[in-house]
Amino acid sequence: MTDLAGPVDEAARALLGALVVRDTASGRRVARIVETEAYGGPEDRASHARFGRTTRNAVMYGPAGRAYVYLVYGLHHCLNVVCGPEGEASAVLIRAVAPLDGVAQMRFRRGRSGGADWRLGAGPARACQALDIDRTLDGIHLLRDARLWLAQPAGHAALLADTEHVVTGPRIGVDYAGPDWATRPWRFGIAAHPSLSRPFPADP
DNA sequence: ATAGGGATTCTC
DNA sequence: AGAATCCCTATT
Repeated sequence: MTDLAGPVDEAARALLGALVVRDTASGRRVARIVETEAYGGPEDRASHARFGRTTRNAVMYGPAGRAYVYLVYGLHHCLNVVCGPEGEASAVLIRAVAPLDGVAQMRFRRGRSGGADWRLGAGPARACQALDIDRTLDGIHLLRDARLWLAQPAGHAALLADTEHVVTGPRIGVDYAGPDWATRPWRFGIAAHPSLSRPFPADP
């Protein structure tokens, strides 16, 4: 698996193209990570760690490779991959995934508006909805747990195809963090991918 | 445009 | 203690 212990922005870039596998009683779902955002420690005014260690964000301070799952706006879940060395807070938010397998189950959980399969995981909360992720998975080992784990596409040395390249932009929804942190280009995506949550500035 | 919804953190 | 805030989505 990709090295997650280094700088969080590098980890966020490196996770693009990796697979998320979710096993439940109703079967297996697989999706490919196509968009991420890096979040740092207390110095990062956009991060959940900006107020230091709390009961909610404690897992961010743990070893790399754990899941940090939280509830946002009272109704949506977001999945993060904890990064960096143990004792330092950082995590990569999974902002969008492209469904690969188990799509029928993802569709079943959707609202009645329907939509193309590509959009089922387009957005941090939709990714969790598609993969049936909630806070019961907070803190699990994403390389060992039987319910949810990260994997590489079989038979691919590189996570990205030759035709794919990475675009960057400012993180979404973090204006409160002040200009320095709000504009930092810590959002990463596979350029022009149909499952992106929304366009990148450089990728119109 | 805005309702929807609840935990978390801040401010007395 | 009460109030404000929040890495969003679906619907109007």
